[in-house]
Amino acid sequence: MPPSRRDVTIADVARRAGVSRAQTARALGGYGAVSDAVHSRVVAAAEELGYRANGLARSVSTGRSQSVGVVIGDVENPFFGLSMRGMSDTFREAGYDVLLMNTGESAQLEVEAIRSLDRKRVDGFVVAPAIAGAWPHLEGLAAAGRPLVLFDRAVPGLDASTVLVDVSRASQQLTGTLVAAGHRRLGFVSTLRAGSSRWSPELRISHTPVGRRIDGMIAALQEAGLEADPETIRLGARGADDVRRIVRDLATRAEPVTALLASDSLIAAAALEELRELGLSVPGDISLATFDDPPWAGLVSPPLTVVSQPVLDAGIAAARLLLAQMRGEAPLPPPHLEARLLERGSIGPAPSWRGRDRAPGD
Amino acid sequence: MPPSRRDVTIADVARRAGVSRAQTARALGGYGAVSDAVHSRVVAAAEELGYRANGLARSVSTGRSQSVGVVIGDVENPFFGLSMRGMSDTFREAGYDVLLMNTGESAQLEVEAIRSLDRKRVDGFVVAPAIAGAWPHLEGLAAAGRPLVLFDRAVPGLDASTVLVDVSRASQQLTGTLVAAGHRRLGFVSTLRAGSSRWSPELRISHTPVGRRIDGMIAALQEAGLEADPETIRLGARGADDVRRIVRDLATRAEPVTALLASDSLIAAAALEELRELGLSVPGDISLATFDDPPWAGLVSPPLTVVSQPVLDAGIAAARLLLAQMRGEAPLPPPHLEARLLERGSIGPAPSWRGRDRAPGD
DNA sequence: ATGAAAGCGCTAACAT
DNA sequence: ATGTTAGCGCTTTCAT
Repeated sequence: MPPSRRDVTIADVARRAGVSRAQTARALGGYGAVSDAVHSRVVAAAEELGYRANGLARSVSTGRSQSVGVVIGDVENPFFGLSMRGMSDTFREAGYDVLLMNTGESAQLEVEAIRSLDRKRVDGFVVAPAIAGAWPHLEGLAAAGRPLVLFDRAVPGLDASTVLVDVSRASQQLTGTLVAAGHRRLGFVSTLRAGSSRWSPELRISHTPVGRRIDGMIAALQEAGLEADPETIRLGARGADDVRRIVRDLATRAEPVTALLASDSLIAAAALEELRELGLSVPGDISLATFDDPPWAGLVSPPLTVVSQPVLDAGIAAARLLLAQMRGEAPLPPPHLEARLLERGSIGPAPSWRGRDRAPGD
Repeated sequence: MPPSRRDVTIADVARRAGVSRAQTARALGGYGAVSDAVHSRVVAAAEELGYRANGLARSVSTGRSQSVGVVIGDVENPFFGLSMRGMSDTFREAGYDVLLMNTGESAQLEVEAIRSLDRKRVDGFVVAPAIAGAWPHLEGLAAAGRPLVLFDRAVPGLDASTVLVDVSRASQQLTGTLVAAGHRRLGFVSTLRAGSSRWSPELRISHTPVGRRIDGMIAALQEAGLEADPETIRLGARGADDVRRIVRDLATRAEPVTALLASDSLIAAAALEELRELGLSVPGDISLATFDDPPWAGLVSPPLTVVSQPVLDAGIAAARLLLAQMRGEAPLPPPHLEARLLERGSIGPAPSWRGRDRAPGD
């Protein structure tokens, strides 16, 4: 089968059309100047031969791959799913394809993913860094001048445009509401990997949304003259079962938390499930709120109070920022995306009768 | 800035290491035979120069891109989100990156996506065809001998391995349960595009899971001596608002349906929301069930009866089938993935007092 | 084990 | 407008 194995190349088309390879490339590639006559001859020849352009070869020549790399922690998470849609659609409209790298929030996989993308000469990167602490791989990208947009998580000291949803106000409202309702022991559950399963100030994660949420929580407590217990602020949960284990601990320890904040909707679902299994009523025995507002949040009982984020817009914004960079345009100003608190029914007054069996310290 | 703009190439490394380009390529690429001495000299030189391999150039040479294309309808849908994770992880472990194409269930975008992937010389395709009816683009791929796995939706007459979850038994159980509970008018809502918003046998979609679910429903009705009303079997819903509109129509028409089947979890969420807004109680006024079992299905009230599918496994299986094809191995047997019915609380007896204002025809 | 040289399929610079 | 000739950065014979 002679005409089967090898690809039909521009040279083949050129021969058939009776013009030079260069002219054929111009006709097919839609660049340069080419007469109508030649154009149609070439197109016809290409058609007859079943020519398929080789984008890789083109990229080697031009130095542009028309692909971007998107590195995220978990496609399964609705937060990333929805933002991926925003990015993917925006990039496609601009003529770029998306190489999706799912790291499972693993630092090592993230490093490898970026290396692989760089080898494939993607024209730009969108990265939601999994790790909080050290980012030589990202600094390397920036230093090499590669277009880079940070998504959902900032990297301090790195000069890269970043798309962040501003949750400070909503977050503060949320904790304010909780404190006003009498809650004194708040729990927080997140998947963020920061080297420890318990929060502490030394982790220096204030630049991440998760960190900010925690800071907001602590601040609200302090305003009320209260102190946060790091033991109840949990990081690095892996998967639903781990979340449930953590929730169980927080809700049944000697001094159980009276309110629980889930850092994303997957966590909230697992938490709700575990609380049910423990026989705890929400918000009677324990209050629950979550960041992110999936379609089902209002449908569970009780309907979940959430901090709703413009996730789709965030994805679109990230793509736009990167496109501007890749085009060498002036860096777009980071969008202002603000989260808002949606009070539904999962927050109630703190149960005063629980964990009151010891003398208050102050 | 002389050393800045142009990439460091193998030639540069070769010069520095004092060996030929060929040998350098071998040392760096890990193929061929190369002495330890040369190897370390080359690696050192590469390190010093900050050499980054150019995967595109390599691909042009080898004819393999180490990338696969995945074409799906909607990343936002948890079904695809979870299966994407399975695919993505499996491909990564095998050394392949994933180009993700989100078509928004548009036929045209699907065709373009596949063309774009083919230009980029992906080594294989996983496609969840958006359209039901004609597949020249897929037949073209198969005819050209390109590795192809169909995901979640089959294409009749196409010789390509296909990953399908077998829902027949669960589906039959489901409709059996409904009929036994006295339901006579069943509604079905799906996003499948088949050229019409109402189902009819001429659509010939029995090869798709959606089609099979519908067929199962009709069969169960027939067994009970009943006939399905095509007016209540809706296809091509676009987005939550459209779903709600359809649900409203089905639930409030002259002869309202007494049970509703949602073809995925996103549809179920929108339906539940609409039913609530209509003031209809589930399952008191209307029963509801859905395909797919997202983490929240058991948490809404009432807990949703679902047909649960092994989605992650389906993704993994698709990747494995494609890997085997790409390696030129014997085609793997398609996996047997079976859905199961999880009865929770959203199905109840048909309300006998509604829509009974006319004389029964038989 | 190593090197010279040809080749992958395309674009780009320079002619004419 | 068209053709010629060099590239792009890598792999792959084929010698030695």
